[in-house]
Amino acid sequence: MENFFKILMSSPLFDEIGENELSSLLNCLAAKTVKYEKNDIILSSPEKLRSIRFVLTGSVYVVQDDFWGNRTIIAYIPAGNTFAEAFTCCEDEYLPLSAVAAEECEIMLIDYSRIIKNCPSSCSFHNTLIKNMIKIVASKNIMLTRKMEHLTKRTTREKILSFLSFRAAEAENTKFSIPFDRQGLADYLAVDRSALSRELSALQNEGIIKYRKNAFEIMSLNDKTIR
Amino acid sequence: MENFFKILMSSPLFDEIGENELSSLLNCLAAKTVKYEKNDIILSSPEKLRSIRFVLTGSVYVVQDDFWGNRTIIAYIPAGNTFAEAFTCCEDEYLPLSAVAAEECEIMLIDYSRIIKNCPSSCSFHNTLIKNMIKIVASKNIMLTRKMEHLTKRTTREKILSFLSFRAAEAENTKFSIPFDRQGLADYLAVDRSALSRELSALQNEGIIKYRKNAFEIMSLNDKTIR
DNA sequence: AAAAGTATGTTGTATTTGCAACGGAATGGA
DNA sequence: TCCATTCCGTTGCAAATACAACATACTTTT
Repeated sequence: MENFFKILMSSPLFDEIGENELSSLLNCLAAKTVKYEKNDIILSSPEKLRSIRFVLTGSVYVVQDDFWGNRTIIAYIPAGNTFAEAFTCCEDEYLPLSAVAAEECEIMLIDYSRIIKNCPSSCSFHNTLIKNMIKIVASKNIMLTRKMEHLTKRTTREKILSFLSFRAAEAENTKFSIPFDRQGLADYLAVDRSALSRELSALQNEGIIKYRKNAFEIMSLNDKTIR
Repeated sequence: MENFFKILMSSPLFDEIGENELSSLLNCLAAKTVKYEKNDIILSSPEKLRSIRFVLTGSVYVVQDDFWGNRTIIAYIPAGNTFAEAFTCCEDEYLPLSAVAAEECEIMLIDYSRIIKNCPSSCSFHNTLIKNMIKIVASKNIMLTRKMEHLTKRTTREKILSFLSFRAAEAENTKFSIPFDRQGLADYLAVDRSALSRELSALQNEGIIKYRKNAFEIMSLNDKTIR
């Protein structure tokens, strides 16, 4: 476990928790780790959850497959972050999502009841941990809201520009990369892949954006581009 | 404040908190109430928040207006529920949303720092309150995920059926009502109002649904209707 | 009860989308 | 290096959508 200290310490879940304390805390939480290969299914719906998942190495997609086989990527979870907390916190809810390994990865499971119960040995970090949990769930909430901002745009073009300009703002640079391949981006924006490609080409022809693989650049920001 | 005890007691925020304790707790939280008329703007983006909002009477829409004036309804908040918690929990985030009164309503403001700080007079309910906060934020998270399930459908018809069948499942009845007028539903599903009307008519003509105003009934559930 | 205002339904049309199919480029083994 | 896969861009076309404009129904006010 010690080799993961760095990633654990930098994570929002263990914010304001010292390195010395982390070891005993992890012990108290009875955390386990599991390894997955690329495209392995980590969670599949419907499933009832008792543990939150922490990505130690690699990365994970949270996806939603519907009745007709359309896949939507709900979120991309890089190392150092948690996923499936919301469904763990609301014990009675069933998971309507799946999680798949975006690449080879190691996932740590932390029993939720151990987080929220002030443990008998009264290690004082539970309070901090709980506050961190709130922050994490709240920011995930905000992330979902942001994604909705893209999804509610009426045309593919608007969705693309909404997404790209958000990424640019996040990167504080007109040049940036995205964590999706074309199919992934199409899934994320809930549009057809070929329609996405068509629109990306059009945008490039019109000189609004440039791209090569996953590297993008926004050339001009006019009325239609500003969020 | 006493006249609101019933609605407060039934709310998830004060779950597992007794009526006797509620009074002193509210005192400790320094809650204030504000009144609004229908269509009044309760919160407008961008704004930085320090208090969570609790709907005592009436109801509220959380909406998102974009650059081009398209409005999307993110959520409908009936009395007894809170809103804008996520943006309050993540202090550093600016609110990219607005809230408007769906009808005449009274809103209680609760300072977030008073919720999470164990108060000097050490009233023992903060822990319960904090756990309730997590649950609330987590379930809002799930609600957003559900909404996304509707939004990611490719056609208006699929969006409508996804939404209606979810409502039916929730009501445990093929007959149910919805908390939106037509424009509201269109905003919620991020489609054009006339396209929505057209598709609703078509669905009714095909005998798949029946509706009159906000009262709906799902007649037949075939492949295309099951979620 | 009339008038004004709002909500809902209807329809025509230009645009956009989803879908299917294909070819070429890039990638990853063997 | 060759082969097999996967990824990406392109295009034609049928279908769905947004938009605008108008008609009708329903509410509210006076």
